[in-house]
Amino acid sequence: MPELPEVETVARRLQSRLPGATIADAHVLWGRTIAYPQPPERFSAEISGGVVNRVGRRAKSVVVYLDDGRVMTVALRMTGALILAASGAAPDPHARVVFDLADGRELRFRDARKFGRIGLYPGRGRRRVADVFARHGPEPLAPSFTAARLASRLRRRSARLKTLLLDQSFIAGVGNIYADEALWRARLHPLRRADTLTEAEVRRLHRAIRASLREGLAGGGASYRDYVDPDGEPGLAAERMRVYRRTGEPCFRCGRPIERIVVGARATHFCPRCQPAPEGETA
DNA sequence: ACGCCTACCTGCTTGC
DNA sequence: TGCAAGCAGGTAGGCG
Repeated sequence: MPELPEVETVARRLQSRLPGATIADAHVLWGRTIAYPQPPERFSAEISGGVVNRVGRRAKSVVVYLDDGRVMTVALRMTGALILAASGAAPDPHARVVFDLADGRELRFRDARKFGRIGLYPGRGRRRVADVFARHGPEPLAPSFTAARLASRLRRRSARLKTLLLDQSFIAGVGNIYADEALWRARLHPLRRADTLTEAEVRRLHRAIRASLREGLAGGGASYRDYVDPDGEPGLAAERMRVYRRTGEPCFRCGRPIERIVVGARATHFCPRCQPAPEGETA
């Protein structure tokens, strides 16, 4: 599932190939993909003629900055993918929005499960793009995301670590895969309460979050089923996971079988020896 | 603030 | 082999 490393990989690859391109037309094949503006025909009309200036990322969204200051956001959610296809490439049954570029290429938004959302916003004024991300927490790979900052945020919360790591208003970009990986690296149980962490544990968690995301990024993202980059290539990071989807397999640190529990309706993988259960928890 | 639920969706996997 | 149930999980919104 696309999380920060996957979305960042997509954004970087698009940044190397999209700036300067003119979006000649857009075909919306599944209307609900368009979050704003409505109706979708208006989106098509407004994006047409736009010229790509830069492609970046915020949280788990690909952000396309146009020359005129407007901004298109693409939230991939579960199965979304942005694919650059040559003109005349075979049609994709899961394409939800197709952007015709003036140079003949196509930028396709493919999304089997239709959870993905695309928006087109002014850079300033009403409905500006900043509002879209106003509720998101800090970017974990930004230099400003320090251990001290994480500590002060954790101190004020009593929720379980796993739940908090998935909360985009707490930290932006971490999803189920990297949450489990970060907690294993930090040797912290997913059910630990945030406000019970010692200073040393917070520092471990801070390093672990960043290391897990960086490793995912170095591998070009983790592909399990749907994730591919704009060239349709899968990433390599899934092969380096320490706990995610390794239920029953030996822990890389101590050899104990990895366990799977459900936290907040999400599959959660951890090592019962390296990540000791908090007081009062029998797991 | 927090946990828990439902809805949104489809396709792959599992079990009978 | 066929078919149905289970599962995957990011996010919004509602309730207590």
